[in-house]
Amino acid sequence: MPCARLGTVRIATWNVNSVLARVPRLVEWLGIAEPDVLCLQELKTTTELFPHAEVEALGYEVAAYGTGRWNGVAVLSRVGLEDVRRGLLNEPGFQPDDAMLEAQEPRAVGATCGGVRVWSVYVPNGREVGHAHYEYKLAWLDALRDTVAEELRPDRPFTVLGDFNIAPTDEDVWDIKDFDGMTHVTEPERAKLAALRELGLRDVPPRGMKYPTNYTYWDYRGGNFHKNLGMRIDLMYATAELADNVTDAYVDRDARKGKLPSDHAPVVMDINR
DNA sequence: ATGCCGCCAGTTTGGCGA
Repeated sequence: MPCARLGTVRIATWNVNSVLARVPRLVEWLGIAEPDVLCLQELKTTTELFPHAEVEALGYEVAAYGTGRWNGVAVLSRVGLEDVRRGLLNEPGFQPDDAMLEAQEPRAVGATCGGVRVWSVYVPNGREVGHAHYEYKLAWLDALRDTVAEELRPDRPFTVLGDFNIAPTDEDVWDIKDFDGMTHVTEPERAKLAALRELGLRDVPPRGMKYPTNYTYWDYRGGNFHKNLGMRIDLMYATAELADNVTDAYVDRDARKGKLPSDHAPVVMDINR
């Protein structure tokens, strides 16, 4: 299908920190922002228990992929949803200390929406530098790179959005001195983002709304949101054709306010097509 | 006031998030 309609397409990403806990806010936000495509992360529920009815009532088709707990991703689209692909090429799993077998986790789902190939990704956290989860994070990002390389076609706009759990630069955290020896800011993690750019993707940086910063995540603890102690870790990577036609990109920090928010804000880009 | 952690599975407390 070519583009479903001419004009602007709005594509967004949001780590909702439990889609079931966030149903009222998700429905509210879809009505306010009216994205054509929304990538979700951290569903914390299963594919079957995703709130399909509530979202479909607003005109969205859903490709959900989750097994519960600390994973789960989805693509919502009101401009068509085709060729759904769950998981990455040669995707590694994670082996907890108390488990015998490594288990693959639902952290990536792709679909074609109105002629744009869209992936929603939830990159592993990493926990601590040197931890097995950190090595898993780096290996998972290699699989993401390989999947992107396989999927890129000259004639197809492509974008991957989600919670990358990496701050691209020192400016993307409130104070780099507080991150000495921590995950999310290390050179090996940032090199994996560079590998995506080397494939031809570009970071589409959003504008902030209240402050010069464009953070997308603020820890629930310590009043971090109110002090603007945040991080930009939810990223939008797009092919040059798309990135060149972005008319606006922003962090909807209003969605981080109020009762029972996610700890992440939605990130939005408008693309002229 | 945006207003000081929340979610899930289940040892209804503890692990995880980042």
